Amino acid sequence: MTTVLVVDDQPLQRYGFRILLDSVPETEVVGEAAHGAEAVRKTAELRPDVVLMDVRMPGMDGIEATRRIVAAGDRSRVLVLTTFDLDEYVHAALRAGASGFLLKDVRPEELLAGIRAVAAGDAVIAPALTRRILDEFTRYVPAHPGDSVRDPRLGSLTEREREILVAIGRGWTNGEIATRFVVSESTVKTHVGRVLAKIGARDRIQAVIFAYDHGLARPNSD
Amino acid sequence: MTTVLVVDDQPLQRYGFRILLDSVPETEVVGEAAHGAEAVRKTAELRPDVVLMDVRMPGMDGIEATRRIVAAGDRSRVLVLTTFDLDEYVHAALRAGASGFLLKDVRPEELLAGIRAVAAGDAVIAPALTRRILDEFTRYVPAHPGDSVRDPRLGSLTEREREILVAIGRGWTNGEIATRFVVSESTVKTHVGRVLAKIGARDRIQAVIFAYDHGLARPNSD
DNA sequence: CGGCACGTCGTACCGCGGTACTACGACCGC
DNA sequence: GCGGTCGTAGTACCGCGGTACGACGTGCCG
Repeated sequence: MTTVLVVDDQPLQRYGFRILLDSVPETEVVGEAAHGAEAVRKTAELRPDVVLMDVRMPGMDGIEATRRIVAAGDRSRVLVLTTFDLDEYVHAALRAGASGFLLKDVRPEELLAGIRAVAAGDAVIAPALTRRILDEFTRYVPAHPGDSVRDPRLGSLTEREREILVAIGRGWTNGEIATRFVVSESTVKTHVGRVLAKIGARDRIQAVIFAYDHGLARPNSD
Repeated sequence: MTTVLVVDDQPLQRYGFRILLDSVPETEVVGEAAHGAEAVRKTAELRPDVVLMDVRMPGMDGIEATRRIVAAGDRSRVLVLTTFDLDEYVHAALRAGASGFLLKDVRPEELLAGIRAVAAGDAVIAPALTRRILDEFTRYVPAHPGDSVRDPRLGSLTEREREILVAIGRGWTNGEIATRFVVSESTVKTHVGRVLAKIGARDRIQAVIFAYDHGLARPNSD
């Protein structure tokens, strides 16, 4: 049994969701909220498995409410629903920590499937929006180290040299690398020199950039 | 009517898909392929709306085949299917240009819904995988101007210093920065020193990493 | 066996990078 | 006007990083 909190400023809309969700045995609407502030409060109070969140609401909107609910650290997952598929909403909602984003024209069974998935800790995005998410994904997310599209220069590196390159990418000095790898600094220098030559970098800074460009290092935005 | 090319090295698996897809009026299997090379050839020949692509196959795998099909520029969309949800597969498939990624334990109606969505130009990802995609999405995709959660250290930088930091992130030497900014190298050194102090970096390498971590520099994976 | 790739280590040299300190003009706000 | 910030610039110093050598042991392959 999945408990659901329905958040929407329109009573009729809430009624529709309640009828639908209570008509199947697996879900139960345990509460309703008409705006963001109420959603945050009732989520803390009722601890529903899933919060069905509308975006456009008077006062605190669904995005901000989502942010606060997620920040609160409760186990409630937020599934955002909207009538429009505006980019800003999708982005903002996902960055706010929503577990899903669906359009209100979703078919009932898909909504139920979505709620089920979100309650299970998975995530759902309306197919019409997934397209755009994917486009950005492939644009921005760095190549996985295991990807088959690799720079031939990477293949020319020996195992040890690749380790060295990763270490360089972490910003370690030759001395630090020597300590952690338990070898002499001369050895590290030799390796570094070979790495630079192979990847065509003039100094370790270029090597750091190379490492980021090729997925050997990844940004930590924390 | 959506035309589908089924690609899988196991005849029985292909048979199952054919039975399912031909049992509903909206889809029709127009061909089968047992490996990547055949998939590429038949896609060009049959021009199906959707290519149902298995990942693990002898010879050319589904990822490489996807890459070639997408590169060919035909209107065929590729929906990748796999038994395992290994990270590398998902990443590689999406980067290769796949329009979707589903697990083989998908329920028939979900597969049909997925094919429908992909044929319509949308995209689908199995909920169990969407979670991880989203996590990376929020990690890597830059925030829209407005909802950025930025490091306070960034705000402490002056405009000029931020420019300097970007230049450092590109791997430029002090001399190069001086030339491009048309100032003396001493000036650049002064700026660099201040930047390092403000962001808490011990050398320009740490600054490069900082730049990547905070979106002032971005990986170029080509 | 002989070669080769690889990883290890050393010495010597030089230049860029980073630090410390000082300094000056432009601009802004009190 | 006076203090603060900012961008500019210089000098002096030192150390890390990178290069150019040479060298040795191990393991693998033809």
